[in-house]
Amino acid sequence: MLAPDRRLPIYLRIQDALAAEIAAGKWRPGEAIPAEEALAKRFGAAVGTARKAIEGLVAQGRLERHQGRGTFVRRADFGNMLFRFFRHTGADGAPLRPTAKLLARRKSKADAATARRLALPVGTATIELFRLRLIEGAPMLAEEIVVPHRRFAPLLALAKDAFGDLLYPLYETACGQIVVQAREHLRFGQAPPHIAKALCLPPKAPVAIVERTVFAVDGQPLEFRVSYGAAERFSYTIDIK
Amino acid sequence: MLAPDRRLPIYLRIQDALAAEIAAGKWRPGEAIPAEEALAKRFGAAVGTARKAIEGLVAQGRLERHQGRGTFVRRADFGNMLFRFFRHTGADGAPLRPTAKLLARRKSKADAATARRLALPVGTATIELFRLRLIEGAPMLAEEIVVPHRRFAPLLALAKDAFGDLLYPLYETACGQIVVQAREHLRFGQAPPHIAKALCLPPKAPVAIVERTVFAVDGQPLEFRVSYGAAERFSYTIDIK
DNA sequence: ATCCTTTAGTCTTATAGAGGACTTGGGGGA
DNA sequence: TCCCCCAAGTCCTCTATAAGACTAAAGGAT
Repeated sequence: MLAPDRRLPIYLRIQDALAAEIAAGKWRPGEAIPAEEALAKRFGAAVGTARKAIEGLVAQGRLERHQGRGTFVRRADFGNMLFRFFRHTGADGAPLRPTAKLLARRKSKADAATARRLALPVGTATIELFRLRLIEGAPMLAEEIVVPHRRFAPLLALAKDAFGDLLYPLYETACGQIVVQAREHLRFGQAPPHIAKALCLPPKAPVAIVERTVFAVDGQPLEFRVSYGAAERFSYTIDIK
Repeated sequence: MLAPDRRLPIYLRIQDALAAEIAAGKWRPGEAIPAEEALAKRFGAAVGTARKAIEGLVAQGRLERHQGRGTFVRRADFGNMLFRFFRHTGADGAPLRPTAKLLARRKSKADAATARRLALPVGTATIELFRLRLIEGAPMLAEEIVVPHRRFAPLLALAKDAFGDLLYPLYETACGQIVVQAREHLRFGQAPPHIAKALCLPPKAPVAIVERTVFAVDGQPLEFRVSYGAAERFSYTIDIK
């Protein structure tokens, strides 16, 4: 149960054991792990030692503690993803939730660029999605999405209207793929013709382009997507450390 | 000797007392502070409590511990300071290494907007900087920076060419202000005339605008800056969780 | 002179226990 | 029904003790 390397301090071995169990999904994100005392008993250590192990995982951002409530597996907070911050507040200033419409879906093979981004061999089977996100019926964001066929085969079987507004919950329920990390890259450019058309923008309109790669618990890339939105409406806030 | 607020936990009061002594220069950077046991005795607390206070200061980056040697006041190490708060990247996503040139510096008073952003009363003395950041000699970003005069008075006395490429290390060495957090706000807009001129862009050229507020350990705003960069060349990367 | 051993000082890890603070949920009173 | 209060569960603070690990410096052996 504990890491076998006896040279390591007990608290580190407990920490590794817990990290492995978290990664294995023993507790789902948002769920509480056992209390300090229970953990200590289970690992045959003092409470203070278990506590120190937990503190390490909290510092790593894998756990969250709340006094009086418990210690919880941290869920990735995608609340501050770039694409969410295209300005889409209603008249009252409250943020609006975009709806999504799947325009196209097809099987494909990874070209060199895609293969690199998804860490796959060139030519690996993939699934491509083209999606539109709308605010109050008005197109706001166009998204080109590609995922490896191996992990996401159920997406092809699904009815088109079974795709809801949010994709990541679908990944989890339909394909068992949990998104835990993301990297986004922002730049400004001109809209390609098919994007401009989908967004009802004039050709070559200035757009914000967000390229995103998301990763699974094992660190493997799960999805690569490029999102386009009108540059004037882009607005994003981020807290650093 | 201890902070007088008895509502705070002892370890926090010890931590504050030590932080104040460090800031006052009681020990020089690189010098060791007293041993855990000595500190505990001095503050009339248990060793474990003094230890927790020290851990807090280590986490803040003010102290450095070395097993068997002692606990030392951290010498400023700015090795990767650049990348901690600098998220502008090249087209390939790799971080850039800009140089900086200070174009203007002047004393000023906070208007309403500035006062709000720096959490100061309107009319408080401030220092404004206008700075250009260059890649291989080409202007890439223009920055308007404003800091409270109270904390940053030494900046006015400094020779203009004493401002290096990085401002935050200077804040730390010249003014004793440590930056620990930042908030950035991104949007897209048109370059004001003086910005366009500084960046060698046509008037009203499309630019990316980054508004940043940085905060000290005590959570107070230290600096507000607005950075402008040509939209076509702008590139920004972010990792989520 | 160089290398090894010893020793003191320091941080690190581990244990145990007591009381405090916070959150939640349920029972009782209005 | 609604609100207040209490109890249980949980993490937080603090204390006390002991042995291990690391570093630097002093002293001795080669």
